[in-house]
Amino acid sequence: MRETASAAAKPYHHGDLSRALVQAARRILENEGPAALSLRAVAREAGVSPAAPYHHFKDKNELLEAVAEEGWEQLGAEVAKAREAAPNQRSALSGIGVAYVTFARQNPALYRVMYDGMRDRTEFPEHAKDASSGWNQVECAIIAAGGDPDPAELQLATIAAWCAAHGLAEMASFREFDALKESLGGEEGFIRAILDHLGVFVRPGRDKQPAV
Amino acid sequence: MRETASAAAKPYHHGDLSRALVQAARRILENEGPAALSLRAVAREAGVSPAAPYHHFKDKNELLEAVAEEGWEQLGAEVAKAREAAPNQRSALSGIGVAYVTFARQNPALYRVMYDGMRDRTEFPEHAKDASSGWNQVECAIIAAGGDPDPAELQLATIAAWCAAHGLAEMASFREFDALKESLGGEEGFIRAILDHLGVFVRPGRDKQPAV
DNA sequence: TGTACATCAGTGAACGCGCGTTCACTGATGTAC
DNA sequence: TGTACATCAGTGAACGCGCGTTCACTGATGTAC
Repeated sequence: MRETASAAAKPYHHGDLSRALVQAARRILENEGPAALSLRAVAREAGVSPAAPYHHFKDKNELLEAVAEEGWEQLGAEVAKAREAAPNQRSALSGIGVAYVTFARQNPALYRVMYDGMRDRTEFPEHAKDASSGWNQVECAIIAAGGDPDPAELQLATIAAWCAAHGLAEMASFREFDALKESLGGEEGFIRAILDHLGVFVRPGRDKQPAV
Repeated sequence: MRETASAAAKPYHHGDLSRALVQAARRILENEGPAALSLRAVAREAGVSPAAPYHHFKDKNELLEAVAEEGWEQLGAEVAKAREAAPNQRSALSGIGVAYVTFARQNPALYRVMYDGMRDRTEFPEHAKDASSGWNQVECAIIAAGGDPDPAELQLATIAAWCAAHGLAEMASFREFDALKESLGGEEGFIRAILDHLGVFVRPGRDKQPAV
């Protein structure tokens, strides 16, 4: 029951409390879920008094936003990794979709905080405009896949892809689908099959044929 | 500042408090949003003491479930209406999709309560198994559209359709899409375009062609 | 038809709780001279 | 190199709040005889 060495050596000033708070928040999310994520709990988890966070964040909401933003950054990084790993530009979109849904499935509580932040807004969050954002990368991948869409088509295709991935991220957890997953070669096969079915990822250019 | 006639005539026993509480909850959701939905607030809104709900619901969660269930029933009814209004079975799926997303867009706080209830579960809720449930109706519509899918294909197509609709329901609120909506003939045109792009609703049988 | 009594569906006061936030404070750090 | 002092980043106690839930109660209702 002794203190750990690091706790014993704990200095009065933390040094990087801002970052530590975000990490503490993520630990709570992972271990106890979104309902347990109070400012006080985060301070407790970080080993600091309940007032300390106020030197780094205006209020609870600002801390939550920082947590969400880190989540979006990480998602963007996962998407980038998937893009780079894709054997060709046509399959890049498919890989992005799988990476997106996999991230959401592996960090369900964090994903919920990320999306709760969006549900309260009518404006797209700032980070979505970064070049490294998931949103931007989907747009780039659609362009690279060669559909040569005009701006409206591009936006529509991006929204559609995003809807498919987000919808699946929130639907993939049900046990009723276990047998189907099994038959499709596991979680990833399942994700891929649904996204393929929804078409956006594998056939980005299909709307370019003249209608009728 | 007098009491209304109905309040003056208010009897000691309510008569149908169970239903009244659910309606009160929905009023709160509509006017103040999901964050304001406490048991006490519901009792207050229904004009009853904070202890009264406990004669009808085991705890807060049971009341919330009742609210969500009413939402799912109403969604099922909207979907049924859309199915009946469809000129033919091929377009029925398209109509269902629009009805689903429109319902979610018109009852955003209720939709959130409905889905929050699902996010906490790994089993599909009971009501989804009812014949009148939205889920079941999507399955029926896919079958009726003539794809003649085997059970696995049917489940996959239903999940895909559901993901598309749910994803869009949560994405359609951003102002950044206003210009695109305008160009597509308003909210409904936008919904239809995204769902069309995702393919499930307009071309349910497309996977039946032999591959390669 | 009347009456005794069980049951049902309310009341309102109280419980403890954890929360977000504020406050006066203090220890540590950095900088000007 | 030392020293005075401003600033930064913590502490811990306290604030009021609304919450979910429980409790002993009481008024209204329904039923057996």
